Amino acid sequence: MDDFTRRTTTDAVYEKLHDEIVSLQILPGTKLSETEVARRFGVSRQPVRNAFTKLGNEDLLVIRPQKATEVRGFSMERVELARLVRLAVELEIVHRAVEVWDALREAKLAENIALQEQAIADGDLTTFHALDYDFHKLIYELSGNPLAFDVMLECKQKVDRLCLLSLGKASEAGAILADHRNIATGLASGSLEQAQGSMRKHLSRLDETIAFIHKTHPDYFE
Amino acid sequence: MDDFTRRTTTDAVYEKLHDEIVSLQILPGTKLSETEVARRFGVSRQPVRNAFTKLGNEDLLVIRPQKATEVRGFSMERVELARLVRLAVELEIVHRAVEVWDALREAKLAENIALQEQAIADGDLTTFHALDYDFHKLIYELSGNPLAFDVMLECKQKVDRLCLLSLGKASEAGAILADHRNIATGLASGSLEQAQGSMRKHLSRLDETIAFIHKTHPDYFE
DNA sequence: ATAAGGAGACTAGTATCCAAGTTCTGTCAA
DNA sequence: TTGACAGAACTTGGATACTAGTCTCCTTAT
Repeated sequence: MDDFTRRTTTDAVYEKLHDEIVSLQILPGTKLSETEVARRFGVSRQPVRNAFTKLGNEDLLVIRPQKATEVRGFSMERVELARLVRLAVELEIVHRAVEVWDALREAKLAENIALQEQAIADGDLTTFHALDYDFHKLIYELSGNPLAFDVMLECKQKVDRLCLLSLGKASEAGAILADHRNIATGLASGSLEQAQGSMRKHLSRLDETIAFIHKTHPDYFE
Repeated sequence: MDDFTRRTTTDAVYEKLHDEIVSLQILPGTKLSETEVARRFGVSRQPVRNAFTKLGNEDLLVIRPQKATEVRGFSMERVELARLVRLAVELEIVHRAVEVWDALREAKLAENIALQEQAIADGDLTTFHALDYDFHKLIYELSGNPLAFDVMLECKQKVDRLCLLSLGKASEAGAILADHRNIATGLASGSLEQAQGSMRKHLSRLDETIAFIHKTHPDYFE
C-alpha cells in the first residue's frame, strides 16, 4: 500500500536542471542539447527529454523542433505577472486570515516574530531568512489554506531567480521585520486595511531592485 | 524569421486528449494505456508518452511507473485552491482598474454591458456567455494586465470542468448581468469596496453548485 | 573580393526494442 | 468450493536507431 511513486531517472535529471537554472548556474540564453545533457548525466536521451518538456511547461526552457533548446530569458511582463499573482494571493490569504483570527493563532505568529527579533539581534541572517519563510507560510496555514502557499511560492521563485542577478542588494532585514510586525498587528487588531496595506508595502520593496536589475542587465531579458 | 513552433504529432495528441479530459468525454478514474491511445491515434507510443507527461505535469493524469495511468479525479482542495487564486487575481485586477479608471474605459465597459442586456433581451444565451467572457477579459485589458487574464482563465477552467457534471444547473443569466452592472458601477464611481464586493459575490455564486456536485458525485473525487 | 551554394555537423521528433514491475487469470491442490 | 501459486499479459521507464529540419562554415563561381 505504498502511496509514493518510485523515484525515476527523469525526476533526478529534472530536479538537477531545475536547480541549476533557478540558481542561475545556467544563465538565460544558454543552449542545452539533449544529447549533451544525457552524456553529462550518464543517461539516455529519453529521461532528458521528459525533464526538458517538464521544464518547458514551466517556461524555464524554450523548446522548438529542430532548433537548439535554450534557457528562457527573463521577461519583464512575466516577472510583473508573477508578482501580481503573488500579491493577489497574499492579500486574499490575509483577508481570510482576519476572518478566522483568534488568540491561539495570534500567539503562534507572535512566537515566530519573537524568533525573528532574536535572529536579528544575533546577526544570524540565515536563520532570519528561514523565519521569514516560516512567517509567510504560517499565515497560510493559520488561515486554513496551506495549499495556496505553494502557488505563491512558485510565483516568488520566479522573482527570486531574477533577483539573484543583483547579489549584494538584499533588502534591509530590519525593514522586513517591521513589515512583519505591522502585518501581525493588523491581523491581531482585526484591521484588514492595515494587514493588507502592510503586505502591499512589504511586497513592493522589490520594486527598485527589479527596476535596477532591468536597467543594469538588459541582456538576460528577452 | 518565423516565430511560431512547428506543429508536432505530440501536440496533436496532447490537444485531443486534453480536450477530451476537460470536457469530461473521458471521465476521472478512466485508465489510459499508452499503447492503446497510440493505436487509436495511429501514431507510435513516443508522442503519446510526451503528451502523457505533459498532461501529467498539469495534474490531469496520474502516472505511476509500471501502473496504468489514469485520469485524475477531482479534489475538493484543488478546486477550492483554483477558486481562491482566481478570486484573488480578479480582486487585485479590480484594485488596479479603479486606480486607472477613466471615462474612456468606463465607456468601453458600458458598451459591453449594453450588449449583454441586448443578448438577454433576445434570449441569446450563447452570445451572452461570450460577452460574459469578454466582460472579464476587458477589465484585465483596461487595467493594463492582459497577461493576468490567462492565469485567471486557467483557474476558471479547472472549476468549469467540475461544473460540467451538473448539466442543467447554469446560474441565472439575469443575476450574472446584475453582478456585472454592480462591478461596473463600482469601477465608475471609484468605489473599490463596491467593485470588489460585487466581484466576490459574483464568484461565490458557484458555492452551492460545487457543494451540490460534491455531494451528488462523490465518485469522480479522489 | 564577395556572394551564392552545398556539405556536414548539429538540432529535436519518432519508432522500436528491451527491462522491470504490477495485475489479472487460470490452474491445481486442499 | 475456495485459496494459493505460477505465469501470462499487461503497464510504464529507459535506450537506441533512424528521420527530418536547421545552421554554420567552407568552397566555388562570378
